[in-house]
Parts: sequence; structure tokens; C-alpha cells
Amino acid sequence: MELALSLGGDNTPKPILFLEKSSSSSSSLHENKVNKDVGFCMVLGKACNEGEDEVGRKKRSRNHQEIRSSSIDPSLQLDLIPFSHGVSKNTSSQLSFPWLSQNLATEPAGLTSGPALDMTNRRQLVVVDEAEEGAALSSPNSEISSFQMNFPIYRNGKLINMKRDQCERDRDNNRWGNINNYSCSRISDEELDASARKKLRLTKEQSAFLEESFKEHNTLNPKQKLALAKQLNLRPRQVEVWFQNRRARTKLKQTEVDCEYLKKCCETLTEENKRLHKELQELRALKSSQPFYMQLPATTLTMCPSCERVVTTSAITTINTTTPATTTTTTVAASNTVALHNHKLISVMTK
DNA sequence: AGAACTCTTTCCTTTACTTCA
DNA sequence: CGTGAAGTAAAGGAAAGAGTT
Repeated sequence: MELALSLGGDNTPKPILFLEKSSSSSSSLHENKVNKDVGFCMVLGKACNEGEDEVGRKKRSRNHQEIRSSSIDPSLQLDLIPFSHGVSKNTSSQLSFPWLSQNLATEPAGLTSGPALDMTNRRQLVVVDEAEEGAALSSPNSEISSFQMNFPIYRNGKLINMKRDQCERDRDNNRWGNINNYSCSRISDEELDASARKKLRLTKEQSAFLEESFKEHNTLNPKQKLALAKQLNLRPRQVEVWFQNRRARTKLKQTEVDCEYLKKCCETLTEENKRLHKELQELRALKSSQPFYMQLPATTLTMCPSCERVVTTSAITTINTTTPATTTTTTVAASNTVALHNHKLISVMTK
């Protein structure tokens, strides 16, 4: 039984009423765990979201459309459930909030949600979705006042006007355990110090599992993300961020490999360039010292069969055969070339 | 049909936190 | 014990794509 305070957006005043959860047509996380707890349910309807009507709300989330359409009243519902039986009492506050991981352990497992959802799976998704929604909207650390509303939001002492998705990220952060970190809320100065962003390290098991998932597909669709998050007891946002960072790391590594490869290519080409320059200089020197030979029509192209490099042994050969005077120089050059390549050269003589 | 708008997702950059040498 | 480097979780913004009006 919940005390529901409804600030309905339909401009029709809704009375504060007690909801008998067990008889509620909607499925909720609380319903699974608690039957007779007295709660406080605050419904913030469309009036809280300026200009957004029923249709606008329907399009809010493409991915959750089918889930939410079968869900309860889509208006914002703030559940302030102070007590519940059958949940962990380890929390110092004695409050049982669904964003706490130990409470989520009782959620139905096995989120399987393919494109064609059967009614069983659909219902499971509804339960999880509502649980998340409910949890998301009821951070114990903050009066989540900004979601779908234009309430002032304070962060690190500054008044900010948070966008919806940012607020959603924040409520996501606040949802499960990071409740002291950083919130779209009005918080006191003491809390501000403690509200610095805390980074929690994933466990080895979680990292390994995520790694395995990444090997299968490096991007996740929303359903996979939800299932993975549930399986690892992480927030979907955490899974999302992990995959983002993982993709970035992969890309960075690939870039490094590419960079290394290009560096080697560059070195090889530089060497080749030097060699060609040297050969060109030799040929020019030859030309200036022996202009007579340049009038000879004969040229020889020599191609290395393995590297397909055209070398200039041709002229050398020609010179060698035609002018005994230059034999010494040219033969040395040719032998160097052959030694450099260390394999057989095919000579093509053109006349 | 297409422009305008909204929403979601991904990528990229930066920040902040943790771990380790 | 302090410090810097490396690794990484997370924030925030831009851009793209898809759906809606």
C-alpha cells in the first residue's frame, strides 16, 4: 500500500491516495518484493514538462517505446518508499532503494529481448524498465527536481540548466550506489565536497566478461546493453561507457600499429630515394665526363625479378662492352648493384 | 515532399580517479 | 610518504541518423 501524491499534468487535481500495490495493474519492482509496505508515491505528470503532450511522451524513447507503451502511466512517478520487508537491512539508512545492487539481486534474471518479444519477455522487460525508472527517479541523496522540469539544478556550487539527457545520465549515476558522487540536485556545501566524482574500478570478472562481449560485437544495441548491465550488476550507462572507451582503445592501438607501419614505409622510401639520388648523380657524372656515350642509342633496362626494381646496370653493360676505357668504374657499379640485390638480374636490351 | 524539430547513439576530447613504480 | 606516469571510468559536446510533426 502506497501513499501516492499525484501532481498530475492533466490539470485535474489528483487526490493523495493509497495504492494497494498487490492489486495494481502495473508491474513494479516493489511488487515483486514487497506486498504490504507503506510507501509514498509522487506522480509528476506532464505539467512538469512544458509543452510535452501524450504524443510527445510516446516518442521520448524510441528504444523503449514498446516497453513503455505497455507500462503504467508514463508520467513521471516518484516513489519514496521508506521501508520494505524482505530486502537487505544492511544499509545504514534502513531504506531499501532499488538502485542498490543488493536489492537488484532479486530481480528476475534472464533478460532476453529479441526483436520479437513474447509476452513473457515483454513482461520481464517491463519489470526491469520500471524498476530502473522508479529507481532512477528516486535518488536518496537528492531531490531529483530537474528531470523533465525546469527546476534549478546545482552542481559544484554552480547553478546549471541541465539538459534532459544529462540529467538522465546523472540519475543513472545516482541510481546504483554512486549516490554520493554527483547529482542533479540541490545539495549542501558539505555534500558538495563529498560529491566529487568517484570512479569505481570494475572487477576483473566484470572486465573479463565485457571483454568477451566486446570480442563478439564491439557495439551494443540497447537490449544487449541492458542484459549485460543486469548480468554484471552494472548500470547500463556504465556498460555503454565501457564499450565506448574500449572502442577508443582499440582504435588507438590500431592507429599506433598503422603509424608504425607508415614509419617503416617512410624509412624504406627515404633509403630508396637516397639510393636513386646517388645513382642519378653517378649517371650525371658519367654523362658529363663521357658525353660521347650518351649519343649511343643503346640503353639497357635491368629489372630485379623479386622487387621489380629497374636498375641502371644497362648502361654499365653497354659501356662495358663498348668502351673498355670505362670498364673499371662501371663494372664496380654493376657488381655493387648485384651484390645489393643478391639475386639474378634480368637484362633487357633495347636498341 | 521536405523542412524543422526531437531523440538516440556514437565518437572524440577532456577530466578525474586509481594504481603502481 | 610524496610524486609522476599510465590506465581507465566518466563527463560533455558535436555530429549523424531516424522518427515525428
